[in-house]
Amino acid sequence: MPTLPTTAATPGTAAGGRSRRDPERRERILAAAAELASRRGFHTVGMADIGAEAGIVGSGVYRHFDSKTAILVALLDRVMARLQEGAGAVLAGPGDERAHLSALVRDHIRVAIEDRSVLAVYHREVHTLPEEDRRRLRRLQRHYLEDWVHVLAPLRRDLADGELRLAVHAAIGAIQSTLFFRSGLADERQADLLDGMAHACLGVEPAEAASAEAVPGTAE
Amino acid sequence: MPTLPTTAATPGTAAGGRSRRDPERRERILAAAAELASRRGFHTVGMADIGAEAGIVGSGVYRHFDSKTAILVALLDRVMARLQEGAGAVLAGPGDERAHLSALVRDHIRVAIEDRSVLAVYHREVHTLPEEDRRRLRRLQRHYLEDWVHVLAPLRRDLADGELRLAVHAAIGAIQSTLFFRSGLADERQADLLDGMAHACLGVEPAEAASAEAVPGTAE
DNA sequence: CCCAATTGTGATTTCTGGTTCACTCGTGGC
DNA sequence: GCCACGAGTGAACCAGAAATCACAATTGGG
Repeated sequence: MPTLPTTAATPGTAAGGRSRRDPERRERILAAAAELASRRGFHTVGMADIGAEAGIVGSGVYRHFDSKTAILVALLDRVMARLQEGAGAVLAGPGDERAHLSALVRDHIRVAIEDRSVLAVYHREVHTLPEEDRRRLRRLQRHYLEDWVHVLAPLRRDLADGELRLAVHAAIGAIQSTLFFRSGLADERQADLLDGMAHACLGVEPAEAASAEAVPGTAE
Repeated sequence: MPTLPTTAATPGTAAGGRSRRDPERRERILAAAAELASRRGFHTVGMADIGAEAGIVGSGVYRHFDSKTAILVALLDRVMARLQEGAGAVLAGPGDERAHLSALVRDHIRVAIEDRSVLAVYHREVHTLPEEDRRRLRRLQRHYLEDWVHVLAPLRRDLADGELRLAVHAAIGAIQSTLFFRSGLADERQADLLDGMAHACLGVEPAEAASAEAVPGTAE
């Protein structure tokens, strides 16, 4: 694999060709991998398992992905992309820092709830990736975090740089705690509570929810 | 550690025999495994790596542990034990709920900082364990959490049961966020900040630190 | 000082699981 | 309807790593 523009390592989806049989097999595989990996850990699930969950046999997965880790990479790339898209949209939108920060929190919570399993896998498996992919993802992650820090800084002039970072990590840690256990709570209630606690970590009062409009793509 | 029903699967350290050569080889192995696993993930480190880091060859590790997963289990058992010992000591001590809760927070932070790598490994690898061990550890974890909930409940009458649990998880999540990145902060400062944020998640003002006396074993 | 039990070593074995391959099946375009 | 290519299958392959084993080295005790 020469230049490798990062994500293009997928044989099947290459050209705009006629997709046949189950046209969303690829998605199924990703979903299967995410679900299984979040439950039993990525390395403990075999290609056979993933295939089975996606409705085909183990070796059939190679029609869609070059390798097992390619699946993982695709998965993690996707969540990371979703997170930073969200952040980008928030920061591009209107509002002051308070509003932006609250929107960032809301969006992260949304991802944590909607893409629960994938985010969980991300959190547990980034550091098992091969050097190159790990670096790339970590860089994106750092950028994402920087967005938070950048918005938080003017609101917490009392905190030094490292302290801001710690606060952001803690807030996200609080949010993501929900990835690792099942509260029986309704999504709405859960989101509200997490929102409150994340803000509490950041030491910032939540801005009045600019709600859906601030975060494009929430239309359901 | 008296009877030790679960962990007793260790050939070497069995009888009160004369331990030879390096008498703390076993400890070295555990430390090595914890460090390596926390950095690269448990399944990506080989017995050879662990052995090397502990000063012997890969196969030599089997003199001290029956299997690779036995190492992991020993590791995780140990952290869990340490956590619940701490909690036990706190709850047995004097003070009202506020004091107890704050002491629980403090103790967890202490473990997170002192046993950083092992706790990180716990968080990432519990669910990869074989059924039996996983169940056992999860049960202990549940008990530990129950201690927190039990103390928090009277302080947050406004929260239902599931909500209390969520809050506790979030608080611990905030604390443990420190396991996964390097803030350059001094331990003291870091601990104080985490303390504040954990309390913020719980929605409880930190009790005036009963400090070292409340948590035996802090004497350094 | 030699014995015996234990710890460490290097080579060997075993086995799991990812990957490859030759082949079949289904489908969309001509 | 035929053809070509993408998708799926099952068997075989293979690497890498965990586990085993026979042997050497170390050390405390009689």
